[in-house]
Amino acid sequence: MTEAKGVEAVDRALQILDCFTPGETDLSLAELARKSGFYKSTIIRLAVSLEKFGYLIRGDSGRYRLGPTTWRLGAHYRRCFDLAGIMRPELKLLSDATQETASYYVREGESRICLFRSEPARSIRHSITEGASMPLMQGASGKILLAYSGDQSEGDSTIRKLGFAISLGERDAEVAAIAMPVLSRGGRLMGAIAVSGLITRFGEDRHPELTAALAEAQKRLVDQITV
Amino acid sequence: MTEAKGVEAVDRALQILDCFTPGETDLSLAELARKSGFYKSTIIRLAVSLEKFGYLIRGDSGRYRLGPTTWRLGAHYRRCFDLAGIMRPELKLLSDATQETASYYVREGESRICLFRSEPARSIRHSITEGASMPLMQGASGKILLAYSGDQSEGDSTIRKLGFAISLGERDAEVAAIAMPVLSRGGRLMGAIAVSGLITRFGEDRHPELTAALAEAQKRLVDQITV
DNA sequence: AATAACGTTCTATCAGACAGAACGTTTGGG
DNA sequence: CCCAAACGTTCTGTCTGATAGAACGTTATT
Repeated sequence: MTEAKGVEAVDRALQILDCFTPGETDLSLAELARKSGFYKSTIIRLAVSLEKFGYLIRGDSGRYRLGPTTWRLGAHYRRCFDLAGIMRPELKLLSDATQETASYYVREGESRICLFRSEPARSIRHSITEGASMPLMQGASGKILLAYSGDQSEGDSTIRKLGFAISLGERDAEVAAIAMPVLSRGGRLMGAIAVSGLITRFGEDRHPELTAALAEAQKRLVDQITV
Repeated sequence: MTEAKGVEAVDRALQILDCFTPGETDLSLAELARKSGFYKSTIIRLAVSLEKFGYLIRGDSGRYRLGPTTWRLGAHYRRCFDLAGIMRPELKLLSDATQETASYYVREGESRICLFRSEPARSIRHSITEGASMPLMQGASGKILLAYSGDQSEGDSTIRKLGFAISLGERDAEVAAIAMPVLSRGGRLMGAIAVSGLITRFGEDRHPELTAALAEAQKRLVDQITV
């Protein structure tokens, strides 16, 4: 089976970016031509696109250097890694502490996506698939994502006041959940953490314990997430 | 005058990367199609190129996320900025201390490029253009770049032993220079710093003062450069 | 002053990119 | 369990765009 073909012009453009090896702050057109093997006229056209999107900057002297978009994308990439590296251990702790499933959601339009989850060792537990998409309108984390997303409805102000949301059998009759928001230092909503499990284990008598564990995890996350 | 045209396919590819906004760790093909407005078949081909060069990674679930090359380029970009932010003040200090021109060079094949320089206030001074390319074989900084680049020649071991190099009227009959290497913490050559000026001001009696000032700048640079 | 190297502009040719259809697979709802 | 919707994959005709490379103007070097 032949390997799927990319787009030659894109290959070329990215090869131009690859010419910037460690130790080189900037490169002239001629240097790029030597390193990449492309014609100068080809490079100039490709460079127009790369400049337009901020991947390259052309100085007064005509020399090219990497532009700020490379930093922005790199920071974004790193942030995704950091989130996983931070979130997974925290969800593990939360799951261990409560003996329930701990999970993290982000809003995607009118859905919520489970990015990470840690399930407890016990046999009867709420199984969730990472990457799974669920309705925003159902579930405790959905309520949190709605309440803190800027949508202004009366019910949401109650949730903001409480600082957490509860759902009992909304999406699945046997599942209950409690969720809290994860905010960046600037107060912007990043996602929601939740504990969930068999509804019979989520009686009111157990709420304080669960909300306390969530609050602790929430606090630790805020401390670790640098945005 | 019409604006220079880039390459449409490259524009598209970079627009796909732009779809990864803060808060989104990964995106499905359909999500990319919605966000970018491109057809899925178009995206798939463009994504093959982006994956090939490490700008995107496609997970088992088919979702795309930013790849490690974004980090590598971003780190490279940042490093260039850091270097300017660190180097310029240091060259200024060095120039003020010695009342001579202070400059920083990197090796580019068989040339050396002056990346940064600071000229003293005095009227008679060695003028250098940032970005200027000069022969590697001439000048004190050229000797340093050769000696520390891994080229193994006998003369170079003398320079390594001394830790500095001197040139008297090699490239310009009226100009003398003294240079030292700038090494990363790992010992890798990053470039050379030099002071240069009118040859009559570079008598042997003045060498200790100049080499001391260079050594101080070198030391401060090592402290600040984190590689 | 002459030459070399660089950056810029132009364009004929043809190969490649795209739009969009068709299809198979997966997911979600009744 | 079945059906519909959404997703991802593959294919291809058309036409447009990208490239190679020449030509030219500018700058730098000798």
